Amino acid sequence: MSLKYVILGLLRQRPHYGYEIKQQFDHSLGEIWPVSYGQLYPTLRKLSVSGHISMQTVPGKKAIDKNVYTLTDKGKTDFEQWYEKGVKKTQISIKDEFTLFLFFTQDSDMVRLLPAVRKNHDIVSRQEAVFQSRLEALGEGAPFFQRALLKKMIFHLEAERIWLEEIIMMSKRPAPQGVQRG
Amino acid sequence: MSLKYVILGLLRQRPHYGYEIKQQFDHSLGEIWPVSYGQLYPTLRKLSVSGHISMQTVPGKKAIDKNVYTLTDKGKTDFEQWYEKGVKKTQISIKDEFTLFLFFTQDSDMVRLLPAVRKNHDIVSRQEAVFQSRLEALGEGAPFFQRALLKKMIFHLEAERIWLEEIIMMSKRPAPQGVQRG
DNA sequence: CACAACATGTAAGATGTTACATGATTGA
DNA sequence: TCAATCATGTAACATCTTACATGTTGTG
Repeated sequence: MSLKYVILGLLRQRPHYGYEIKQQFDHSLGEIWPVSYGQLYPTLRKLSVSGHISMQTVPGKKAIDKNVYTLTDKGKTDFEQWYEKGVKKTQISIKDEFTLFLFFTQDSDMVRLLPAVRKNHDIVSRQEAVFQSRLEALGEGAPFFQRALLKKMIFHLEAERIWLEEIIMMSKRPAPQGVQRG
Repeated sequence: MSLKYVILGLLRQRPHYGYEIKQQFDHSLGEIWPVSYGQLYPTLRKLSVSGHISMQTVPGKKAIDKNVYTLTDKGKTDFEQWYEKGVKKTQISIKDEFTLFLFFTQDSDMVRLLPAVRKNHDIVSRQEAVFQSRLEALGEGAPFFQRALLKKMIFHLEAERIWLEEIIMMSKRPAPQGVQRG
């Protein structure tokens, strides 16, 4: 359960309320790690019960009160132990419907792939451009991780884009490596 | 639920038993889409109950009988509708503990990252080489999707490797873009 | 004799999505 | 007035992992 550490990590900076955690998320890690309220609120509850965070209710801007969560000593220790332990693994997961679709497409059927490939190519290209301009917009003083996260996204989007371009090439001619018999 | 379509798609070729489906998986899609028995068997059961597949028991090589599953008309139709509908999306997910670790690493702390970065770099490089040689080992007659899946893995592993190399570079000098004040 | 391969499965829990429910306030 | 933003949550379901349980056969 790493959502736990995401939350503890955010709360290390300062107390946050739920809605705000989601905002923070969506604007930083969120591109990479989407979180829904349906997951966030129950997790905050659990971390409260386990004593990793404590809750104070303060009036919200509108009607409903905010529940502000503060990191406790226990939470702090837990986070730091997680962080100290280090040796984290990257794992690239390429598990999507398109890949599955591709897996079940026969050579003779390759043309049917093209509309989906083109559509995905558009989406990926546009996303890549967005991240690229965000990277360029970063000042020199921008924190290391911000730059690094954007780069990571850009590199993988680029990989995906180039791959899709290759699929288009491959689907135009039957034998990918040139020379054909006959 | 796409494990459903993975199974239906495999059974289109010929009947399979559970253990065999897992084998097939591990040797093709498996690099990309790991499946555990804990997920596979219950899903086969569900698809039997819903009438997408039917089960016949045949003696196994050793002691326990095999349960061979065959695609029914319903299953076939369902798969084909899924396939016809097309417009599948790629989605790259970059949600791993290392990235989270990075997210919580301060600029001043960057050096602490290096051992993990190097370790991951080794792993990723080695994986990349394995897939590369598998790609080269493919004959010219190899099906389109096999080549494409391997390429996809290779491209993303390469993206990851280059990214890790950049992290190493970035962590050696504070300002990434050259000119420093002072 | 121990261990890998063959072959089935269950149970518990972690993780994540989607839709629903509530209700005030602000701005177009 | 209508949609968006603020702010909380629940419930149902889907997905996936891990550990356990069972038992034979072949191989070193």
